[in-house]
Amino acid sequence: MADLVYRQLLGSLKDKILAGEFPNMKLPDERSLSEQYEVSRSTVKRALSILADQGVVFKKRGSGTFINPLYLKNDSVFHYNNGSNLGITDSFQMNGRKPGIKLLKFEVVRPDPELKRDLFLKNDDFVYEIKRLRLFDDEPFMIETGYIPIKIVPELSEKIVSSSIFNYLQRERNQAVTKSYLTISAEPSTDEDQAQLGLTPTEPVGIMAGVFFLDDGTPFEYSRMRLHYRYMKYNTFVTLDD
Amino acid sequence: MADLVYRQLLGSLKDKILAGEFPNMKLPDERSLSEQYEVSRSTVKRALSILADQGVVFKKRGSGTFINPLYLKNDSVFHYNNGSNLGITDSFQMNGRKPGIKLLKFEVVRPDPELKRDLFLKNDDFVYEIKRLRLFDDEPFMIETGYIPIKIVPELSEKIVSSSIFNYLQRERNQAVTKSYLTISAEPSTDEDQAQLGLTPTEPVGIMAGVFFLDDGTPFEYSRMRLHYRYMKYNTFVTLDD
DNA sequence: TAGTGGTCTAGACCACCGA
DNA sequence: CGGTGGTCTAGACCACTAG
Repeated sequence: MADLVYRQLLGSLKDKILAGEFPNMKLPDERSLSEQYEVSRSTVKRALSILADQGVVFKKRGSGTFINPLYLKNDSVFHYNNGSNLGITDSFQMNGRKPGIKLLKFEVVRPDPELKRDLFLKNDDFVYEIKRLRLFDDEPFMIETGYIPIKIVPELSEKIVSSSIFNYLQRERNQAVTKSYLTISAEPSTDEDQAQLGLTPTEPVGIMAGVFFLDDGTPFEYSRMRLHYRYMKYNTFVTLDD
Repeated sequence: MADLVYRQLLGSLKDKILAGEFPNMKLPDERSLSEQYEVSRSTVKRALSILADQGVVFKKRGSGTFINPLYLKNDSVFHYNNGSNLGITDSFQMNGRKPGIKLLKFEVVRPDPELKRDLFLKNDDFVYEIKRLRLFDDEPFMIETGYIPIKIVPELSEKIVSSSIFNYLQRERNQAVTKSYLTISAEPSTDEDQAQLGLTPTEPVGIMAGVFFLDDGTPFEYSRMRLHYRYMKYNTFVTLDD
């Protein structure tokens, strides 16, 4: 995975940037990098484009490629680890707190039409419905309801489901969950939210809902997360042209 | 801008997807598209990659390229127009509603240390503080407080500020705002939120705060937006590997 | 004008999927 | 096995920036 040429270059450049090896905030030009690393310019462009998408650098035609000074400050609660991304909880900043899971529900159900479409299911496919309360140091912060096609992981058990499913997949099947399409919103808290997450009636929940995909593109899980509002902080770098 | 080959292809494919011209949720393979559109496969890959980055499609090696069903039911309020992105309001879905602005405050103030850092200001730089209520068809949906260095647009006036600043920049100076770092969160509504946005005490606001950059990378504005919670729906497609 | 990033082509080879 | 997307190369030409 990481032996791909553009990945190596990506990593090398990121390391050098973080190590402060470009004190003038400017990277070498693409043709020089192509020579230095002995790769084609296209591959250099690929690596640089990814860095630009990540907001690490920005490119100015006719001038060069520059480091984005703002890249350093990152206080997002929802973030991504490099490489070994295992499990949703790993996508949340933990600050040394111990993540926990309390299983609320574990059933096999028939998916409704919408879910069927979202997960590309056939007529007679069934899904697990998994409802879990997630905690940091015994403090609940999220109610998560997930739907996973049984045909993808027919061996799922209460035991597996009581810890990280993503971890399990990575460990046992060497399949990583690497993509997700999420909708972020907020709502007033329901009675259940208030009870489970320790909220007052005026305190809201943040909502993140959407589909997680396996590395190969297979839609793997539809998940609906209701977060204690103080735990929902999502950072995003956006480029506003298509 | 839009006469680039990969942009045309991108637009064409997006149109066809939205028009439902791929009822089996599968696009033609890359080599076929390359022939049909008489462009190289690399260009096809480029267009498809962008679609994949946007979460419109996902690709499965060995199988094909498939349409993301969640994209078709895209009801995001915050989204981006192709090409002519002008102004924040243009980034919100309007559905034929007329956007309006009510100016609440327009001052020149001394930035606090944090703001100074976020906008890369020097010690004696001042900023405009612009507080505006934004409406759809006379219905308020967002309280926006923005901070803009006076040195960037010393000619700012109440008149300009009462409509779209981004529009003004584009029109008068041909400078586009194309990038932003935003943090998305939620909070209980304050008394002011409730009064201005017509919320009950149990209804929250969505918060989007961060920096907007000019095309050349100059940090242009720090903005804090408090949205009526029903208007905050943010779609995001994430890849969890670096 | 020289240097930079942007676009595009043509083609090679690899890795994965499903019949 | 044939078909698919993934990676990479080599090189051409364009568009913008700066001195």
